[in-house]
Amino acid sequence: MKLSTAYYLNEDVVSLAKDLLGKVLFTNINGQVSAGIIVETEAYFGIKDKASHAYGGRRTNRTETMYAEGGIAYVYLCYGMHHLFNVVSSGIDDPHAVLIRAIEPLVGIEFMEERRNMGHTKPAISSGPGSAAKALGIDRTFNAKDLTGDEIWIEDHEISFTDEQILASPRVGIAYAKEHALLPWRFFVKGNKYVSKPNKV
DNA sequence: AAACGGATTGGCT
DNA sequence: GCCAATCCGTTTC
Repeated sequence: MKLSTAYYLNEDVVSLAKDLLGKVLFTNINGQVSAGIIVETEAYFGIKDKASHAYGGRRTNRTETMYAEGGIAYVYLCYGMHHLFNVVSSGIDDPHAVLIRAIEPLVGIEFMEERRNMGHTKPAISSGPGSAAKALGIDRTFNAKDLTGDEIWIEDHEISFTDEQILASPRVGIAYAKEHALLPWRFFVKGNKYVSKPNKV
């Protein structure tokens, strides 16, 4: 059920991003368990990807997390207010990562509503990387946490999508990455209402 | 030591 | 649709 470290050592981060669709992301925060089906991801292709924080092999205090062996979380603060959650993959010193952009609530929905200050569940509760992380209670303290531990982990519930159900498009918000901005490394489930707004293919 | 700007969101027009 | 919010990692002085 729970994905093991071996799963995250996959060196092909683009395939991994696609494979993570349908997997179930769990958090356990002080006993409050919540989880959602991953319905939107983006691949960040290590040191060769201008959109990646690790582009060109840059190692800083922040990016060091991505250089570790696959199977841990990379969480950072964006725009001073949003925590973005990534899955670190591949081997040590190969800083690949998959950004989780949207989930479909599955377990502990009441906790998600509370964290998002929503009285009822609507798509915006976990649509978009900042919202999905907040719904699951993920913040900067989750950075570098082991994804095979008991605070945050991913399970395979044998939910799978056919190629017709999965769409690929350029990644969002990385225009600065120039020629790499057009690579179709964003994957999402066709027609799923929790997929974030920039829905164009 | 100080300035800059972003893998976004949501509230207002 | 447009634009302000908000803060810390990174770059620059």
